[in-house]
Amino acid sequence: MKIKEIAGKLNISPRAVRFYEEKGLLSPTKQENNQYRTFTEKDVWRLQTIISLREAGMPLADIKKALEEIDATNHEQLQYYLELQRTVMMSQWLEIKQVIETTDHMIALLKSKNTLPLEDIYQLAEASKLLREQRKNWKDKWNFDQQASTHDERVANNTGNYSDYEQALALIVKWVSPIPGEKGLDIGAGTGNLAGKLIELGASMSAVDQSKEMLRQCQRKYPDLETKLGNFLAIPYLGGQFDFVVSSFAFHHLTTEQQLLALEEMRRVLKPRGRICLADLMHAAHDPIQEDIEEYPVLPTLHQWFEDNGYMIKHHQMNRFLHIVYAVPIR
DNA sequence: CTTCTGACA
DNA sequence: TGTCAGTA
Repeated sequence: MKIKEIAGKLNISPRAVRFYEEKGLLSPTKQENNQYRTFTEKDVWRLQTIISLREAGMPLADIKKALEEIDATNHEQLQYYLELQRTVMMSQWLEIKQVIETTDHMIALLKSKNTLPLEDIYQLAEASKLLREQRKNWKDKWNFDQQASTHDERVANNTGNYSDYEQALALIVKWVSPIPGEKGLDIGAGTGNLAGKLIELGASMSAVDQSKEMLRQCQRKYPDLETKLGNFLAIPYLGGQFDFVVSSFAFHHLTTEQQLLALEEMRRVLKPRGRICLADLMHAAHDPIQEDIEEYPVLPTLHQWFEDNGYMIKHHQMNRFLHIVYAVPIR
């Protein structure tokens, strides 16, 4: 078929089709005599996926890569691209949600006070701007992709930051004690050691990590584990799905503001009575000097958040920095 | 009338 | 990507 036909079929302009070809996403054959392009059924399918990915917001350059993976029947890579795209959309969704909430707040303010105090407007705008920037500034500072293959080895050494690692995981499992069939989420799952233990108890686990290499290891070790690319600030799930959220040795990578955002995110994906269990390096109390040396989360700050949001806390300190916090909704 | 390439918005 | 021009 010729360009007008295929363009009409897919509801795009012939110009767009030529443009995609120019960018190397498509390579229809041309007739010898007049240079007219000829499109096959495969080209239709290819164009369709280009359009779909594009509508999902993927840049043409990335679509090109994804298409190359498909050509090489490299499904694993393709899945990676799709999941990457998914996290992008999820972040966008969160931002939109944020704006909606801000607007709602303003509406509520307007209703109750009948005026919109200028300060409140400014404050709300600033807050939402801040949130947006924090999400945007997320990056993989720690090159976990490179570390993935050696991670377990390092953890097994049971020294430094990972001392008492196994004991900490065991305590999380004990406190969470999932009922078989319960849905759990492990954020910053790494190579899945914690999620794996919970699976063994019959929980249906999902693992989120920002490193696709880590997730690859997860999948290999625990085939039943569902893995998704994502991070604390943009958990790649719709809300209200999980009975519990756990995380070990990951939370301390966040700044204080991000930690509070992350807690909000956890609560978002939890069912109404969902519980949270964190094991991480923290400061037991506010201490400006210590906090300068080790930029770990500050326990009282987390406590405060949990209290403010109606959680009951169970807490255990394993060593100088390692703390386990278990939070259950009071009602 | 259709398509093509190239230029420009 | 849309649009316009000048062709084959």
